[in-house]
Amino acid sequence: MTTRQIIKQLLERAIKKNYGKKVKAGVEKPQNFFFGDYATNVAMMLKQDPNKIALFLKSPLFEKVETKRGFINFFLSKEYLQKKVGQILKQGERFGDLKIGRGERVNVEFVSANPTGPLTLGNGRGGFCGDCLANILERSGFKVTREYYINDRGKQVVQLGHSVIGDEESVYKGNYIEELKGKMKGVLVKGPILVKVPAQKYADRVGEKAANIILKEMIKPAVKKMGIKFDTWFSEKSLYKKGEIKKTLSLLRKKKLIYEKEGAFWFKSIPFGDDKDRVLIKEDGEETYFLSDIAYLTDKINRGFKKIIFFLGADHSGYVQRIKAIAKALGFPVENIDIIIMQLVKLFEKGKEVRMSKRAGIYLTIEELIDEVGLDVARFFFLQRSPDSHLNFDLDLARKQSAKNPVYYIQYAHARICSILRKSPKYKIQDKGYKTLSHPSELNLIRQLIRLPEVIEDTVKDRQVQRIPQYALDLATTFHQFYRDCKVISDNNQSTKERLALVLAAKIILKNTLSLMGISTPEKM
RNA sequence: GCCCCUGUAGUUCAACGGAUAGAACGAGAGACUCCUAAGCUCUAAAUAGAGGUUCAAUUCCUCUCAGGGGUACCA
Repeated sequence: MTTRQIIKQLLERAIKKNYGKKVKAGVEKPQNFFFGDYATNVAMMLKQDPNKIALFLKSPLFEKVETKRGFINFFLSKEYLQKKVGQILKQGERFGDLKIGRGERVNVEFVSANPTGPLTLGNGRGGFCGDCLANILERSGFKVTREYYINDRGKQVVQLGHSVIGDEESVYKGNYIEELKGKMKGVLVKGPILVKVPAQKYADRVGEKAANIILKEMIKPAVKKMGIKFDTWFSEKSLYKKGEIKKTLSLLRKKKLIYEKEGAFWFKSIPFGDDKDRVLIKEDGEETYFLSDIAYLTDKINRGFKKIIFFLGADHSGYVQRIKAIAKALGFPVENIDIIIMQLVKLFEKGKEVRMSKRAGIYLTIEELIDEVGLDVARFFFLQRSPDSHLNFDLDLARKQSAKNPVYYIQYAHARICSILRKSPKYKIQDKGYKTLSHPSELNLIRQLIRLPEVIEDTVKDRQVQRIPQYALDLATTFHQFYRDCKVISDNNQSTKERLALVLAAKIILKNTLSLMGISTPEKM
């Protein structure tokens, strides 16, 4: 249990016992250390005298409990903090793990870029955030599947085909199209007749082939470079091959959710909260992506996921209502669907906006960015920002500032620890004692260390991943201050021993935090 | 038109309805006889505007202004 949870429990029990009221007490870390390690506003909420409530809260956990302006402020005792060092060492990389997921299966879908071109900065943003959230969920006791949905059929594939053929219906531009032309020369030379398909199917066929190449040779390597491992690459086309589309149609018919109008088949999505009904099969007989989406969500549900999370770009914000409408129609609890909209990344060059477009062939790929600034910097850069922020990205600036990226500040703390450990005499690390750890900077460091599980807990609840880099920065600052104030290796045997234990604990937490973000932990810098 | 998101130091971003609005970069100043100076310490600098709800508003509501996205028998 986290320290915060323990305090919460103490508080809630005391209130129930003395006031006969069941409350959910809010316990938070105050912005200013002056107000203690944790604080609650519960007295104000209950309109009770905080001093009176404070009297009920006697525990060896606290050095003191104060009240100020209606708040109750908790100051953790030295003994409690010292004890925590041993606990961190004992739990090692499991420290910070929570059990709130209870083994529940979660599907996290992210990136899912169309296989019509390279992954862009926007895909990178969603990719890093999705991956980080997946890490966090895993450490919170969920069983996570990372999934990439490949839209490998439909209109954009045909358009890709035209682009590779280079006819007048060509849409996509860019170097990669030229490369594809080279790679597919064999197919292109033969033309529609020799490939033995009707002319109108030819672009489709070329597009499918091109999409495969893009997926295999551009997207998958880029994803690998991003440090992401998907458990499932789910093909839209496979829904057709497996007959899932037909099944979905008959299911919807059975539920009387389909009607015909103007030669097309429509899904009645308005009753489920959508703005308008949606077309499933167009007048020309072509199935829409929306039909696939229904089959796809059905498939996810059938695979046994209890929670389904999507990371989508803001250009897909219109999807939210539709996905929820599908879930409702399928009888899946909407509250277990979580759609995180990432606002778009705007590219700036020399202070001027460059409008990115795969169609126009203007874009910056995520691979190019990683090549320029490195993976750790790229990950940290995107993870720091709230999904809601409209991100302005200036490559020149990023390049210039990458050497000063705060991620190095954090990694530097880790490298410093490793350096100390390399120089340190060998002690057997004990998991008890630590009575000499009492310098304010030592205790502050412990205070910071034990926050990790709380940060993870908050992030699981609201999916605001930017909390993690923020915490990592705070942690590194606290460590650097400790480093300034407390020399670890000294003539004092006992102090050296205990400080080494503390440093080791800090290393564990730093590493756990950085690995949540998928950022490396160098031993030397 | 309707729907979603945003507006916070010079810049890029933080802040479950809470206390003195935090960082980083940039600007200015300082400290090393000592485990890595990619570090430490200090200074200046911000909630777009107007109302409202609340004991308490950057946060919630309404309006204004300024941006981004969506609103297809495209994906």
